Amino acid sequence: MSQAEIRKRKPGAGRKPNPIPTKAIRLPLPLVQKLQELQNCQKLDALYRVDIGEIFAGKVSSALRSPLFESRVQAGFPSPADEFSEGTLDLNDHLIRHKAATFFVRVTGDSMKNVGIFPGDLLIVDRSLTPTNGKIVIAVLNGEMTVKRLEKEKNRVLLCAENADYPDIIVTEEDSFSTWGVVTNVIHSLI
Amino acid sequence: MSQAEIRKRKPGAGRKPNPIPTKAIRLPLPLVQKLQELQNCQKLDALYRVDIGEIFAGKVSSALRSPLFESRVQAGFPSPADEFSEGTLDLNDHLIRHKAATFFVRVTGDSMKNVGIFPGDLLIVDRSLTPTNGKIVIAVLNGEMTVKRLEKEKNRVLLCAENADYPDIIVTEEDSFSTWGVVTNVIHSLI
DNA sequence: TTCTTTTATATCTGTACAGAAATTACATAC
DNA sequence: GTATGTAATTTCTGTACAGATATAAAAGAA
Repeated sequence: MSQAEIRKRKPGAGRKPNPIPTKAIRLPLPLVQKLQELQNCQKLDALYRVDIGEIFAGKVSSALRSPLFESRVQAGFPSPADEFSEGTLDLNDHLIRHKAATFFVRVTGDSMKNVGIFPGDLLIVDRSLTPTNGKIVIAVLNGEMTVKRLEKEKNRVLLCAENADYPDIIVTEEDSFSTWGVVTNVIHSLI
Repeated sequence: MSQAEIRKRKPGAGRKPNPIPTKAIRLPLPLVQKLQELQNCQKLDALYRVDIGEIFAGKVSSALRSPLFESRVQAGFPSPADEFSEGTLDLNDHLIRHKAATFFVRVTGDSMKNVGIFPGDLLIVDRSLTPTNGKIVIAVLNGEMTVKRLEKEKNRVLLCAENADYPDIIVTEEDSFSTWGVVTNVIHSLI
């Protein structure tokens, strides 16, 4: 065998570069452990690719109750507002069923405007609910976090937008896909 | 100098161990950059003290407001990381500015669906805000309570629906008319 | 004395590097 | 032909380690 043959016999061989490069850094041990747990769940990449906005944790406390008018306000033609039974309502109690499993996400994009989810809205997400067919879920598809309606067909899974301008997404075997929780409420600011 | 003296002349000297040990790990570069930004803001430790991992995993930490980092949240540049570092969100605090002046009402009818107000939604209404032009208000017209957009023209007042199927209402001199407050938020349930 | 500088430790920390993993080409068997 | 195994090649990745940093004792200065 000639020198040249020995030197370059398999051009193009070799491990392919990672799509996302990595870097070794030193971090506090507790944080390292948490990050590694997320890595095990394949949820780490969603951390830095959030197209959805910031994530909050919910603190449930301060029994601040405001009056609730149980009678309904007509958004249609006005009708006699007869019975108003006054009560009080704590928003935390009312909106958060599973305190330990609930988190908040802020929305960007208008792909769900038909169900009343607009950019800037705050979503209340319950992780303890099972993402059944038709539910609005927080999904992580190939590292991208989005809010979509989950459609489970017999052979495939769809992530459907609620806006004609956006196509439905078909989840294939090759995709990395998981759900983070079911959206229970949308808080939309009008100010 | 004797061997023993050379070997141990300053017992107790040496750098003290870190209160929180660290570990070198390899992470995706974009995440590394995000973490380093937080580190520059001295907000990194808040990440794991607040159980941020659980937040990402979808759980809510129960109000871990340590006075330590509340003092650190001093006047800096406002950034999403601020909300991060607290890691908690109280819906009452977040949604109710004037506690004594706020009440809730529930919606029927879909005349306001274009602004994301659907039947069954819960409205948060602040009575202390002045119902200026263009605001969504709770209005009482001839004893009937409705939610509409307020349009003040020079000679007349309109109550406008946000749905093409509904006509605008012109408030005349003969009508008994008052507003009860300005709608600040809509809470829309998806379950 | 008291303060400052030097020296000896002890631990921390960024990163270079050895070995692991991934990928292609080639050889061999059937 | 094609399936399987082996070698070559390239990049990735955990971690060991050299140098940086922090600390306390000892020495020196005032």
